[in-house]
Amino acid sequence: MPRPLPAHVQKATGGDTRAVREHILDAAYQVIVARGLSGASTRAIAAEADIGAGTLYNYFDNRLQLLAHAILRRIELLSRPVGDLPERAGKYTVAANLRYFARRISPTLDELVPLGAAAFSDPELLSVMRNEHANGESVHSSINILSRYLLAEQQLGRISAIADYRAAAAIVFRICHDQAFHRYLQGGSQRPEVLTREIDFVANALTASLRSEPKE
Amino acid sequence: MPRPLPAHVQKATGGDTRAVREHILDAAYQVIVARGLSGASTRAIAAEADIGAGTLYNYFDNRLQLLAHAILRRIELLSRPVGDLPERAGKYTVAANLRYFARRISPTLDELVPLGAAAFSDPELLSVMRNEHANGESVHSSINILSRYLLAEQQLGRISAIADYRAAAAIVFRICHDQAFHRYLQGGSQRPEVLTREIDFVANALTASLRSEPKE
Amino acid sequence: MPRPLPAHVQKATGGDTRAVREHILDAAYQVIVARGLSGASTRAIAAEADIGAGTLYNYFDNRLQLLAHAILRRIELLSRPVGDLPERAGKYTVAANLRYFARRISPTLDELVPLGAAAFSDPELLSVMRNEHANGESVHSSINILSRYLLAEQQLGRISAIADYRAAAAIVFRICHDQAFHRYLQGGSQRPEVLTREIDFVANALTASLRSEPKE
Amino acid sequence: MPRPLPAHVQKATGGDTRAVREHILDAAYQVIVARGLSGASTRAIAAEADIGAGTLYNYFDNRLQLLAHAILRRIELLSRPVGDLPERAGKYTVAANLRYFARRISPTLDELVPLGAAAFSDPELLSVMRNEHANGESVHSSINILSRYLLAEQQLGRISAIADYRAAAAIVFRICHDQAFHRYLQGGSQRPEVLTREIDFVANALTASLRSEPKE
DNA sequence: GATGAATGAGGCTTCATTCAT
DNA sequence: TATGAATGAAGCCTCATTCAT
Repeated sequence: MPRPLPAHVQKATGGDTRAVREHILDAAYQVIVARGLSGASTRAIAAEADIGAGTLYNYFDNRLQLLAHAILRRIELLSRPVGDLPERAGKYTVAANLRYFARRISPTLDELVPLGAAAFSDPELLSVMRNEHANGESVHSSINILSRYLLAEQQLGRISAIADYRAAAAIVFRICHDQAFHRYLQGGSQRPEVLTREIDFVANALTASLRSEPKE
Repeated sequence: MPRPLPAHVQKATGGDTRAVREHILDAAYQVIVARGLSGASTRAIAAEADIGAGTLYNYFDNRLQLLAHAILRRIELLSRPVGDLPERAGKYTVAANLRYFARRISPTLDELVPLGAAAFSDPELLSVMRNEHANGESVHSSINILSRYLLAEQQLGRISAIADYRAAAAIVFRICHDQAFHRYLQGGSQRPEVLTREIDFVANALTASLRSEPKE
Repeated sequence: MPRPLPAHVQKATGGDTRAVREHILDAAYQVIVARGLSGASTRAIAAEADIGAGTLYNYFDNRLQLLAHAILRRIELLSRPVGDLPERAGKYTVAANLRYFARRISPTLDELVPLGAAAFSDPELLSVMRNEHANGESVHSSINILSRYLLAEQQLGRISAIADYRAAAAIVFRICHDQAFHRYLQGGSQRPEVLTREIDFVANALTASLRSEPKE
Repeated sequence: MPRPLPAHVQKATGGDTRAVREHILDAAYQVIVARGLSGASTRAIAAEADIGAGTLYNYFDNRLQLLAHAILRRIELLSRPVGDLPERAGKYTVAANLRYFARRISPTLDELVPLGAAAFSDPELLSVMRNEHANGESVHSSINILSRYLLAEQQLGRISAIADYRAAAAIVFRICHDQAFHRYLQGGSQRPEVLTREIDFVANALTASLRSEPKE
């Protein structure tokens, strides 16, 4: 009965306890994505991880803890934001750069949104997650990247000196996030449609006074 | 033995089949809100509706159908958007009116967001919902209200003639929606915080050229 | 899936809810006797009762409640004490009557002892039983029967007027009970051995002064 | 990898195999008392003994054997009876000495009774215990002590020469034992209530003829 | 139509036991 | 020899669903 972990699990983890934990978390994530929270039974997760059903409990207290950690882990992995945006300050147009940001962050948000939504569709799970980890960081780090980029542009004189670049950053991120939300709600394969008009609106607002000034 | 529905259910519905259906859907919604999707068992719903457990199946094929309809019905009910906004065109400031919209729509979104999230957490449910009803209408109707309001303001000359008011409308709605999402994620009692800076950013953008033009 | 109760259960209970409950309790008792408390799994009980595993929960809150009621019910059934003892007052000898009592109550105690012991080997179960029902009545009712008998003998002048017949009654019952305890502990089929010497000791004590008085 | 036992276990046992066995048995007993038989899992016992879960199986065949030995060992330890009773022959009154015995043996019985009950609750365990060890010795050794004491009193002329002192000894022990049984059944903190009336009854019976004889 | 008892699949979790280290 | 991770059987319980009444 007590076999070592299956060969390929053994290989993937090297027998390291932390690696096995993460192997399980990844399996749990896969199941959540494929079958939803209510389909993420302990047995399904164990099967996906190719381990015994009881083995889960050597690594996690209970199903909820496991799910919470699986989601948090994935959120963390996904939260490496679009880091190279600030380097584009001064290059291309502001609108193009904002669209670049929107394009780059979309796949991440497409994955994050259902995860987050699933997470708080279950009050108990949400509560565990809140206890496990202060959320919301990913949101702010992305907005911060955007803010830094816009500040740089402002310092380069490419956007209005009086523009509220922080508000603009929040707007851009939020509409991206919201669009991901709706994209998921509407159904699988949506045209990416990068919110061109909305982003252009923001970009125009940021650069508006500049375009009028040269006139003088 | 065929008993009639309990007295007060009978009274509330008049015995009309459609009314009984809606009575059940409302009960289901209450249970979803109170105990989450996973807590919305058929028994709990029947108890909330004060009818027999088996009676549900005289009105719905199965639990999933029932839940999907309950959510869709509520979404529909909530989608009566902020109808009096267009009447405010020409009155107050544009920024104030947009903030008014944000304030008015917040409670609705606060209720809508967890419903959407619930839908996300179960792929099967989501699929049923997608099949039952083309979504996204509520979104567009709210955005349309906003658009009509902004168009009116544009016609009154209170916002720039060249401003993309549709984009602005979409932005305002989406950041409201997204904020509701985060409000829920962060936990129950959040300061309402009406996105003042972001809304002002949009309002400024809409009115920007007006303020500079009179100068000339 | 939802069949009516199996034919013979149906027949035995007439479909009466209370009868089904008692049918289940009896099945539970049989399982406890055969396999012990730890072997009295819900499934084993359901199988013994020839009903579905889930059906138990239409009649009892949980396993512990079920077991507690099963034991209490049996104790109640067994607690009809040796009712005809008082009628023997004046007939035969006191010692013979006490031995008669011991013989008659032995099988009952043999069944009661392991039940009681099993009951309080599990702290949780014991607690449930205490909440369900004030115990100890059977003990007292048996002692009371004995007491009434001895009192009658005393009034007939067959035992000493000053003898503490209540103490004697308690002694006789207790040694019977204790013997049942040890009989069970030692193993199945023990010689009944009705505590002749101990009972004679008590009988002698009760009649002692009588035998000396005639001397005078 | 073969590690030595934890330091303090090592120290307590000197590494002697038999000592380690007994260390484990004592731990098992503690767990049984604290959490009941059903709570005495191998893991709980290993934890209480501060050894590895697998280590148990180097000392015992299986859980049942371990539990049976734990109970038997404790019964043996407890069976050092009230040894100083015979020395009291000739001193105090017989009744007082019997009450002294009852008082002294009570705590022991209070501990013994739940152990016996635990054994009763599991037929398998009881069977193992029966096979492991011929029981009933403790009972007899206590009764023997009582017998020897009463014999001494008889030889001192303090009790009737014709009294069946063995029966009296058995009675006194059994009512003590039975009372412990009921004390436990009724709930934790019972008034000790030393069976005064019953013991006095026995004492009177033993001394009855003495009191009447001198009269003559 | 209305009901709710009956059902077994399936969910979460615990546990005795083994064996590679 | 000591260990503890791995395991699946088994335990308790919930639940959607059906159907006799």
